[in-house]
Amino acid sequence: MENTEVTIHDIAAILGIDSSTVSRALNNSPRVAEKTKNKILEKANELGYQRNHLASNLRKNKTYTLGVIVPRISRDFFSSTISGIEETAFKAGYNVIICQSLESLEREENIIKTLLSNRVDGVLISISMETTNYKHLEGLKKRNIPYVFFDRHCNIEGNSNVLIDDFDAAFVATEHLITKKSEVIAHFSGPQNLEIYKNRFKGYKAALKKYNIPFSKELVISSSLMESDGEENVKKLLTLPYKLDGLFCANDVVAIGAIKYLKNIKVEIPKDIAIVGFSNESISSVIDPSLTTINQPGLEIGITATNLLISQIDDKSKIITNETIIVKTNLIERNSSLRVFE
Amino acid sequence: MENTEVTIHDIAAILGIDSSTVSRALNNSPRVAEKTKNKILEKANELGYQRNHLASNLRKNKTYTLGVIVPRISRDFFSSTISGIEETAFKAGYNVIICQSLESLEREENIIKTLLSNRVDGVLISISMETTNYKHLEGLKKRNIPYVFFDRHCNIEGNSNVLIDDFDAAFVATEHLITKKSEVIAHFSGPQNLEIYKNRFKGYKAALKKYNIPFSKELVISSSLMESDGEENVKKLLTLPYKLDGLFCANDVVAIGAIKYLKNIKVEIPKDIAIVGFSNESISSVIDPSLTTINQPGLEIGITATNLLISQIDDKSKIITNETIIVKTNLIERNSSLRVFE
DNA sequence: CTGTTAGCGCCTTCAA
DNA sequence: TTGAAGGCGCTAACAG
Repeated sequence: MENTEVTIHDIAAILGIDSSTVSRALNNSPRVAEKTKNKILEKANELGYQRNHLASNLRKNKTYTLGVIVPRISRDFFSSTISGIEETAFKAGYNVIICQSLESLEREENIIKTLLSNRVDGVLISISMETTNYKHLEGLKKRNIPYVFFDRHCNIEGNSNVLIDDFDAAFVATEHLITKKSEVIAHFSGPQNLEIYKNRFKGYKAALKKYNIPFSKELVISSSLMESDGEENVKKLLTLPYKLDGLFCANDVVAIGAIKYLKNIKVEIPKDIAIVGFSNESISSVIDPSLTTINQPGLEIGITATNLLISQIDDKSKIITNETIIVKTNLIERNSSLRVFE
Repeated sequence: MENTEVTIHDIAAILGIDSSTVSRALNNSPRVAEKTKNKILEKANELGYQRNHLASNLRKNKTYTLGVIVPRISRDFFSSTISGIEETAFKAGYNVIICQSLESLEREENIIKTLLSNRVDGVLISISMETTNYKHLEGLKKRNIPYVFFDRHCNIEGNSNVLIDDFDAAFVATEHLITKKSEVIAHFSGPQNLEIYKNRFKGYKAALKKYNIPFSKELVISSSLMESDGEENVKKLLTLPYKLDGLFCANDVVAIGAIKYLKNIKVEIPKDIAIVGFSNESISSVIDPSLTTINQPGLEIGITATNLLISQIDDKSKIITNETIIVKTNLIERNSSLRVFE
């Protein structure tokens, strides 16, 4: 009762032919007579045969499995991305092992080892907050296993990336505030070892510069992307001797924390708040109708990254082509009737 | 350069011993001399050996892989659950193959086949909206592969489930509205072939009954859980000759759609809206401060379900024990200052 | 078109 | 304590 799995040998024995013929038939090889093929498929179906991928993959030295590493699955952006990854991979006949680094470099290193042991054919990765060295990725490179960064990437040569244009998105967001007659605009930033937050910061500064608005270091508050940071950041902000009229928040979770706290203490939302980081338009729009957001298309990023990775797996010569695909974002403006900080 | 993976044979050859000894050492068998074991481990480390799980699993007829089937990964509740599943599985040395049925029975059937081919050791499943027969699960049963339902289960004997108490949650939510002096309470329901929505509906009716409030069929509107349904439902509701003063919505996505639309047409939110289905407290609270929600602890459900499944894998005799674990929910009441429908 | 043979890398008896 | 041998289920030469 335990090990009653049907094998090609069972089918072969019943039909009085060789297992290799059965194998060929099941792989739809042209080198089998149509008649025997039908006979085999029929019998396989009858017996409920299911190919043992373990064995097949071992033999072919390919697993049809992709590794995916994200900081945290339950983050809205990443869950959208994973959704796209899973769907695209599934269609192409790949499975996906999803792992969360939980923002820990150590975990990220262990995950890479696990993925290596599982002989994944490729890896999609969005690095953790702690990741500043990339030694653990060398194992992949050495083994010629392609990997593609999405969103949180490393700014080093020879990698493939699927990103949004963080600089531009931040620039547009900040400019939007400025054209709404905001002059004192705070920026809730993210960890500066992550390129995306560096670039969002740069975009913010560039927009200020364009409109000759002085940049104040104190108005930039970094954090570790927790919701509680939103509250903390607002508290800090309120102690400063500025008359704020705008806020550009580079991360959705922090933004949620901030808005929640603002509502709580009955300080109304600024003239306008621009936020980069909301991937799920449907939720962000409902959170506050006065919110202007940058829509980060998680699904599309997932799909694009997966297709790129699979193309590299299929044709390893593409790995060396260090390619960066930029997925479009768009700024979604909403009615901004609410006032703030004044 | 291609296939440079280090194998136990490589290690054995270098050390002039047999591969079986190496295997034993790497599996920390007591049947190897401490001295040789150290020598082997050292060399393995030096060469960057990574066990080939494919081969190992093929031999052991175990994959250390769990299959997970959810309707849609990007749904907040499911992404939280997956987060818990992944974490628990990872700790126990299991990988997870995550698949989305996208609410399609046909896809669900195909997924089961894929999981069988991948020889998963167990399956966690939350069924699709279309799933009314369970033939496809018989493949698992026949093969003695344990499976655990979470949230969306089947009301049939001999299964293991990890659920919330939907009846009770709905009862409490409706009662909450009633004690807030609501009498005409609408109910946005879900597909009635899913037990959870049946039970939420029952809970709603039971609460009305307890307080001698007449039940009106027209006030119950079912849907297919899309955000657009929220809008549609509200439209339908507004054509009815009732003076509504409460709404119990059994699904978060529908609720979001409803609230969005209400805000849009400037019809204010009811005295209070109770929603069952928000797993992510942090988002739901920020969506509208007047919202009362039932917190569905996705993370905990994921952890609990995974632990249960693994215990069944480790001890197959537990499979027959048809066990249902109820994870606690809690009603989160918020300041309900807003008015509505009046 | 089909069968024979030989592994993929690992683990597990069985002997020594 | 170690080695030898065989096989998990499948596939890919190579013959025939």
